[in-house]
Amino acid sequence: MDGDHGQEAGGPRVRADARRNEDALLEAAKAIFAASGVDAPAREIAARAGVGVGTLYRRFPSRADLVIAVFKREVDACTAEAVVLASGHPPGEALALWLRRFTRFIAAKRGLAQALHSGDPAFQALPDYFRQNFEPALAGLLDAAVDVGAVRSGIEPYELLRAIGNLAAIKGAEPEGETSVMVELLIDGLRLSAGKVPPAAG
Amino acid sequence: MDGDHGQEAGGPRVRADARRNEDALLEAAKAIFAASGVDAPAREIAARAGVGVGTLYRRFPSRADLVIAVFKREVDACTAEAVVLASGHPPGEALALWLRRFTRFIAAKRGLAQALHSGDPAFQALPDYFRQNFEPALAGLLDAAVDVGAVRSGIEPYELLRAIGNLAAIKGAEPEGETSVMVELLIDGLRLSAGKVPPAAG
DNA sequence: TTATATACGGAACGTCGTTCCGTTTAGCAA
DNA sequence: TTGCTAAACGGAACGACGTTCCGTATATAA
Repeated sequence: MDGDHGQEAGGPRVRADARRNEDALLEAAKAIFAASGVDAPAREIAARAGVGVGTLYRRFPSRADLVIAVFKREVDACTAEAVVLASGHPPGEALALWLRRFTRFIAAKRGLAQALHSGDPAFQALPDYFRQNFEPALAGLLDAAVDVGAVRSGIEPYELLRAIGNLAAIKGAEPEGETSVMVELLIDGLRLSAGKVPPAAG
Repeated sequence: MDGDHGQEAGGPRVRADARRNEDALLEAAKAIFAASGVDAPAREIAARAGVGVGTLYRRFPSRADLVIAVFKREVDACTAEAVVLASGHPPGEALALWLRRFTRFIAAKRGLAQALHSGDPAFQALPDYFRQNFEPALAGLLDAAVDVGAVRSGIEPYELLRAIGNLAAIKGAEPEGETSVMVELLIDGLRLSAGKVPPAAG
């Protein structure tokens, strides 16, 4: 998705331990950002990753670098799952499963919202990255589900993304509580099963 | 405006040096907030005020306490000036002078905007304080100017406040530059002098 | 003037971001 | 396997900062 990460082309350009550590750093940062926000101490992230702070700063010179890398990595993981789900479930089910997965993605991003709106120009590209990856991913699932008659047509992928985003981002609501109930309502509302008709036709 | 500050009623309740220091602290914080934002180091503020950090923390235990106190103090100073100007100038002139004064107030508050929108509940009362003080102050000047025919009628004080606020708060614009030019246009637009007619009638 | 509550100042402590460099090690070649 | 070298590591060290604490100074009342 990005350029090469120094693995496939030619001889080993990046040492294996370096890549392992980068991975551990991103994993640790993801967990700690979710738990304590994006301002969590650098030492804490390095410790959880099992590396020294020097390694953290060498790989991610600024806090924004790390935040952006974590964000993109999770976006990529979430969109990749759309493909997996689509190939292992009926379209309607795949769509529902992925929307729940997306809900978890949003719920884990609470700490990020503040950084996004902080005015730091380093984060300007993130909303675009968000949309350019999620919109096609959802569109694929949605189209497939519409094709087999599992959900109604006429839903704009981006509007659905925003709707769930707004539901899941409600401050103070815990991920497993009311939020997911609301999202389930939304998912149910998409369905076009026997015995259900669009509200307008009632 | 607040409760008593321990001066007028009964015997001296607060030591004179304490009040002097509080004043110096607020004055120093005002200058440093304007220059470096509301996250400026506590030591720097204390040093400029000529007191120790202990004194700063005794008087303003949290950063929000200091920010709020500075904000209210400046609001009070700006509204008080409305009265002074009204009693020393013709109504139309008093209005123009005060609007320029208000523009300077807003321009000095750039650092505050971020704190205001930080979600800290300590700042929730500030927008109300802003409006409840500025709106009557401007309304008085405006009414007087309308009465003598210096400016057109039908202007809502709060909308004018917001208009200037939006002009003066444009990021990157220096207080003495384009911003004041735009505000002057606005002030001119208010005037109802011979030879000018409202745009709609042209 | 003296007593005392009040307020002051700044050293001290812990946390954090960031840098720097001596040490370790992955990858390659012989 | 062994040695070599460049890459990468790790964590001590430094400075800035928030915050606390208490010995000292002083404003005020008697």
